[in-house]
Amino acid sequence: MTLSEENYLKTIYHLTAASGSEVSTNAIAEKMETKASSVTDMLKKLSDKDWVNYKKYQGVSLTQKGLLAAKMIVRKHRLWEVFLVDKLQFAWDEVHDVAEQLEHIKSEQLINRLDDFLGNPTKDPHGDPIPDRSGKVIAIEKVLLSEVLPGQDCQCVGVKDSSAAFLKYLDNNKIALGTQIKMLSEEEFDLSLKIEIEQRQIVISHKIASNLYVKLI
Amino acid sequence: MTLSEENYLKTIYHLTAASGSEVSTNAIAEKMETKASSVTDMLKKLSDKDWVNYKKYQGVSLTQKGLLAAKMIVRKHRLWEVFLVDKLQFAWDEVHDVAEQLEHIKSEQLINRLDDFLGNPTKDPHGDPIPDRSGKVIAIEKVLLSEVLPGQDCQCVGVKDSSAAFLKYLDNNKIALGTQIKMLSEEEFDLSLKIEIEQRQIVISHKIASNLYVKLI
DNA sequence: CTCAGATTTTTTGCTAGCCAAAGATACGAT
DNA sequence: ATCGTATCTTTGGCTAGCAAAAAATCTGAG
Repeated sequence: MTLSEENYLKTIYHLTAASGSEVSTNAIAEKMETKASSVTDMLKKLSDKDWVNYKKYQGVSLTQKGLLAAKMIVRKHRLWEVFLVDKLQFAWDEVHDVAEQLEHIKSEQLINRLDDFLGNPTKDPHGDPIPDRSGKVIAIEKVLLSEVLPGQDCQCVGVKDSSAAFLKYLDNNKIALGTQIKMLSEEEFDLSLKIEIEQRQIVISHKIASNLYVKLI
Repeated sequence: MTLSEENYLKTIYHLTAASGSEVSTNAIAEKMETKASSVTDMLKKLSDKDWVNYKKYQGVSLTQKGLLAAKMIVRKHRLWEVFLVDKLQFAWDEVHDVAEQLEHIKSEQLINRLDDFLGNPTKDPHGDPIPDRSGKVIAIEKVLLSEVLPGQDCQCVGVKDSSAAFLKYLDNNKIALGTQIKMLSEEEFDLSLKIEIEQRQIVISHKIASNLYVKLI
């Protein structure tokens, strides 16, 4: 499988997870910053090789084989992210680009030994689940902070947006995975939220809250 | 720089080190298992970009810029080999193919942090020197075992051939980096050598001895 | 010096991946 | 139902990388 094919499979996997159904040509083109015509080209190739189910004008979905392949790429990406953060002291906003490269290294032995070396982690530095070597993914129950009701206690477990800008904002505000958060109140006008973190009350925008996953406690 | 360009630079570097002078198109083609026509194509590109000095029919050599780039690729290759052996329990005959992939990952931060994580090693698992982050290479004094005189004590410090077959032979005969070897005698007929390793006398062929580097003690 | 053989370069043609433009299809509004 | 628009596919063409074959160049023996 070529590097380009792997990137398409991964993108389709993420878009499918987000939408729950078939993915459109344009959605793929936008996400990959390429043109729809290029996507159509590739979808035909992937379909010929039985990685995806593709019907003209109808969108695309992964086959069983394609789904497993995509999960293995995600597995590699997230394990490398753990390596970078846990072992090489990268910050969680610095790992994405390097992991994008490392995820294409082909060696089952390598990735399984890396998995063991890291202690078989189940989540990456952003809280996303790491598929195990058979492809199984253990999803964690999580809710967007923007949906939590006043008075509720919760704990930060993940981010929806993992851009460096957002992650740096969280660092600056001392919000990390595992941080306890108490929802205090919502401002009706702009949907901003007052929350309490470690005896500290702060106000965060709706945009921030709708990109932060928490679990209720 | 593309993956293909990196592989050419690395090959030219190794061939230059071995021959000491300009490298021929055919020598590169043979080493890379490709055709001379492909090599000529690439040499023109590399020359346009000022990585190599190239004159038609005259062979090729690295520019200052090309030499540094080649050393950085070798640095990455060897550091990843150390990682695979020291941290992931790979055997020294298993690391080459994976390191060939990992050497192309582009991130100066990654490679320098990996270097620190590994304790700034100066040699890879086969005894070859690792260029430091400025490109400096500390060559170790070494001699082929086939050139050692009878009665001489020495210590294994590297291999010339690092194929899996040769490395496995050394494993089977309990020869590793650091192993003490005493040269006993040479058989005139086939140049085979009798040596002593840890109170054990064995006979090795000339071919083996001429692929094993030692330092005299 | 000349020419045969070896080496190197050029030519030609293939595949992968990408894109612009043009044509085909789907779908909502009327 | 059909029209208009948004979306998707096809066509044709581009570049990079690779290789077989032909042409050019070099080299050494005589």
